[in-house]
Amino acid sequence: MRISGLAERTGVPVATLKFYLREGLLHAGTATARTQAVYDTTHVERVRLVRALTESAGLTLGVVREVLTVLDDPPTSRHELLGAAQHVMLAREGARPQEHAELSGGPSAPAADPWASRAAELVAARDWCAEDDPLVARLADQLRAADAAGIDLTDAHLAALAEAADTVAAADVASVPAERAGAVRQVVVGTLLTDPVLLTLRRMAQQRASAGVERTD
Amino acid sequence: MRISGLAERTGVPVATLKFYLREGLLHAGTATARTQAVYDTTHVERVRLVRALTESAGLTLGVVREVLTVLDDPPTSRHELLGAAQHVMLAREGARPQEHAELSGGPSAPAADPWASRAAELVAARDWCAEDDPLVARLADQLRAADAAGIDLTDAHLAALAEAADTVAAADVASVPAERAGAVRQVVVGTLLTDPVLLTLRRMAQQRASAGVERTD
DNA sequence: CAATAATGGAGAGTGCTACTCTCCAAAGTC
DNA sequence: GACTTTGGAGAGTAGCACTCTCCATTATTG
Repeated sequence: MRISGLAERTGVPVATLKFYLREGLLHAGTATARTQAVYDTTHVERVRLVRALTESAGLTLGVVREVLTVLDDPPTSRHELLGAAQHVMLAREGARPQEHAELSGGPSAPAADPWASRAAELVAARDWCAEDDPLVARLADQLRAADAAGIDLTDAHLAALAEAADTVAAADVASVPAERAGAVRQVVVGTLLTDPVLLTLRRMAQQRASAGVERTD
Repeated sequence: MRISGLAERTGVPVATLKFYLREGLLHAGTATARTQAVYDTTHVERVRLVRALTESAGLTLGVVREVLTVLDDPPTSRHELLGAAQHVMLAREGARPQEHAELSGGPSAPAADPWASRAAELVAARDWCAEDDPLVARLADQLRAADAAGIDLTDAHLAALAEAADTVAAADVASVPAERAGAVRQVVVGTLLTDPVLLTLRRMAQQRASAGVERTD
């Protein structure tokens, strides 16, 4: 198959495929001449993977490149695998917004960061990841953002989110195949692509739940 | 407070605040002269809301504007409220990728869309939203993307995601305050800002879950 | 075997988003 | 009364994801 065939099979314009080749998102085909190369099913799969990660999971091409690197050269230890998966997670939607100076000038200056400690407590209660894991800092940022927006997240509400996360994670882990390469793919790609699914299901469930609670205003 | 005070209190540059004013993301201050206006706490709150929605929830300014419109002019019926919330959800991460012609040319042309029916089945089983709800189409797109990327999502895995969604939705609905304006804010903004929290918790829970399953390769 | 089409490769240009910068005259501050 | 700040508007910038244009080969077709 030549590049036009790859374009046909994937629905991606030739110009875009050339761009992916240049950007290293797609491995080169087997050259048959100076200006000719053939592509196979591995190319079709890779293009479809790139499109799924950008269109469905909303990743930037830079992050997609990192994901592909991990898939092509799977980490040896389980720990490294999860680390890689989470590194990608952290890269989602831009890096952390470098601490903007919360100039104290208000009536009360917070002694210690209350969101950081709340995040740490939650993690400790569930015996989840390490206290110094970057995910904890991220969670603290997200809680701080919610508070800044005037949303107060009750302990019960947060606990429900944690409970749901446990349910999902158990199923995630159960779905991981035995062989290493497949495992990496399943964890990294599977998680990234089911993130939006989870959010969509949440919206659907909200409709049902709110219909059951006909409030009397 | 003048614009520089607003900038100080929110940590957002004056230039950006002026931009928000021009774009209609921030209501004008009360003018005290031709080239002077004062801002109050409602402005501080609004700026913090805009930043939370863009930085934490990852919304574009266009979508943020829609959210603000809903908050400023709350829909009267509960149904409209959820509709508005979901409209925003659908606008997340760009509109649906207009159906790219999946040129049939392969050996087998699929009779009916298997992902659409799977999505419909799931919704029907849980008695969630209507079958023709745009969310169902979105879910189908997401399932299709996962499949195209070589991820096969088992019924058990999908069921776990649905179960988690139910858990979260129940807590979401329970957290809604009685008065209308607060309810809209809680549902729309609260959901948008806890979406990333849920995904972060999922990653944390995955670490814990995988640590418990030391597999023998 | 000559006319036409497709290919790989690389540079430049496009459209969109979210700012960021520069000006300006009027208003406030020291 | 010099200096700074403000509101307002236009223009410029940076990053992202393409998309377009060229061009010297190859490949295909009549």
